[in-house]
Amino acid sequence: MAGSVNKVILIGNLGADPEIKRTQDGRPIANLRIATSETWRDRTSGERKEKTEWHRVVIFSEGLCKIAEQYLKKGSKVYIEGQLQTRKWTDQSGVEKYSTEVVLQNFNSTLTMLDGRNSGGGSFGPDDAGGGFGSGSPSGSAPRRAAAADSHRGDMDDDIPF
Amino acid sequence: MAGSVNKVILIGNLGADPEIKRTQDGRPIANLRIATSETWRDRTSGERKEKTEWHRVVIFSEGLCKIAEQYLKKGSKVYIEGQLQTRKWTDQSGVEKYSTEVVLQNFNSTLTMLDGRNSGGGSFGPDDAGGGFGSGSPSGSAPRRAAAADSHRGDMDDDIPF
Amino acid sequence: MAGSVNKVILIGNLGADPEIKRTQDGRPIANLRIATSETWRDRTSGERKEKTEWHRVVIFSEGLCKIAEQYLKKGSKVYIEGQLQTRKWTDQSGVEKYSTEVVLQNFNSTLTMLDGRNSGGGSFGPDDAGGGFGSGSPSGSAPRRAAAADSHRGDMDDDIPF
Amino acid sequence: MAGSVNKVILIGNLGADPEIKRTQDGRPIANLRIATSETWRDRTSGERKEKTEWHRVVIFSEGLCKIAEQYLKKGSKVYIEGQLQTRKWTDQSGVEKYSTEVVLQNFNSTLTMLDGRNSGGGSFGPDDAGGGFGSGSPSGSAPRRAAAADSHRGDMDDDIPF
DNA sequence: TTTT
DNA sequence: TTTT
Repeated sequence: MAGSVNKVILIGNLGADPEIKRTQDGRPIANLRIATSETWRDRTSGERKEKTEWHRVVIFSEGLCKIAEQYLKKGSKVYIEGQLQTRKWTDQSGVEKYSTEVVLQNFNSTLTMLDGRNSGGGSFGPDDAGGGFGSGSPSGSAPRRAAAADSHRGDMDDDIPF
Repeated sequence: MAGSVNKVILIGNLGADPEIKRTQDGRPIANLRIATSETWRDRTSGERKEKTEWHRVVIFSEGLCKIAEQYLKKGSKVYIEGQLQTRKWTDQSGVEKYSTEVVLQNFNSTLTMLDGRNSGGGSFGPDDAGGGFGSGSPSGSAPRRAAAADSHRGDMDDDIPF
Repeated sequence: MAGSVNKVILIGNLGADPEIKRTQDGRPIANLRIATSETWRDRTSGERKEKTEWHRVVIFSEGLCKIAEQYLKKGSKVYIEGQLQTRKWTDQSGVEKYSTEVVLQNFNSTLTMLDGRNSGGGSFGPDDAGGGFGSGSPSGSAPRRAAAADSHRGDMDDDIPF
Repeated sequence: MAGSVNKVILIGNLGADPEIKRTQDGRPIANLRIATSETWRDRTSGERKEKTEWHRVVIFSEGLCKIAEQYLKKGSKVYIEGQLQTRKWTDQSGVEKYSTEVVLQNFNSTLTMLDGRNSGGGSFGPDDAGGGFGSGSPSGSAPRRAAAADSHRGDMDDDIPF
């Protein structure tokens, strides 16, 4: 549709190390599990409450996959900007299932590390290569960004088993 | 968790009129189906492509429910700001299902009409009453906003059948 | 600094037609004036109040400049996503002035028309060419997006007179 | 204007301790200086470049002021969500000046600490009181949020000297 | 399964 | 199921 926006912004921690897979033609896909949570004090009991929400984040950008692989691990705090996408799949017993994921793929996706632990964090767009912070190309670098720009974009509907 | 953010921003059109339900104790819940879509031209074929994504939006705020009921209908264009939430439920055959929804409930939720059709659009926070644009209290109105501030907040985990 | 985010999201109307200028080496720059406003009812007087805020939006992306030139005009409603930037300049009398602008330049910038008036709106990233909606390349189009990717990025600090 | 959005999202570090002032009638106002920066590698020279942007953040919410006062200091990393506002003022020599600030005031404002240093960070809406994390009321707490909800909203245009 |  |  013309004139629409689909944006998700999360700041949370990884519940596990990133899981990197490859499609048959070699493109990487990174899967992250990110927790966000809210805490509040119950009105009546006065108890401290907490509710954690788990998010499935899928990275289709080759550059961001490299960065996820190299710098993120269980516990890492990240800022991510992506879009909502729901996939339909059929499980072993033939039951139709839906999975809603936060996808980092297009030019408006961002992955930013908020930890000081791994060389201090950095901010990346979808096509940044992850050759270390020395040669890597954080957010704003034109040439690297332009390099391959979501070259998998046309495969968005591929039936990728993950 | 401390220091986390869970935010969804959508601009899209309603695929159907809002569906308003009530909990047993009378609190309203509005369900919206919102479509966002992207269009692009295929690299190789040159064809124009379009992909539409459907989002389930659930409004727990009484004020925003009223506004949805009064002003939104099939085709309405809206800006919404809410948060991601995944519910688990069991269908008739006993199969566990998950549904990920964009929830408008807390103080950071917003619903803004982008259509000129219904009195020109307006922007609302979660506790705005919907007594028409004349008496309604668009975004920024302190007193109305403070009135009932998500009084259902503590019921967030209720098992609401919708 | 590593790990930072600088993002502005506006939905508003143009107060005037876009003003397009060119740098000496021919790169286009579009300037937009966008109004956002809030309305509320005064707590005590019950009066309806409105406050309008005017924003200076500057587009350095060649593709988005074309789109602004072709499709936007006074009154157009737009969604824009850019970043805050403050420029220092000296006026004729030698007084130092500062101007804070919302800049659309890098890969995370977006311009989306929310009007039905001009062929119905569309969503664009920074490198979309504006050859009409037929040949234009809305948000998500990989090849066009990759084309020139902010080729002016290195000139960010140029002393552009506008 | 109906149907508008004015939102700024920043993640950055404080360049100095928060500066807390009070209006004549005792309301607190906190001023923060927040730096965001981008780094990139120059296309031609291959040099590593960095550009830092400084933002003026003004907090009108009493609860968020307390939190800023108690938990933020020079170097703190924060996530903030507010809105753009430009003030006009006249300096000592009678010259008209403009200052654009990110204002945290209304129900859609958020302040989240992203440091582990000060008791681990937390997320707050505009009306959270800052009586320590034990009694404080992080994002989502209905009763505290409802307490005074931007009771200074009507004074938005006060001529506050800061 | 994270984090505080 | 929307919208263009």
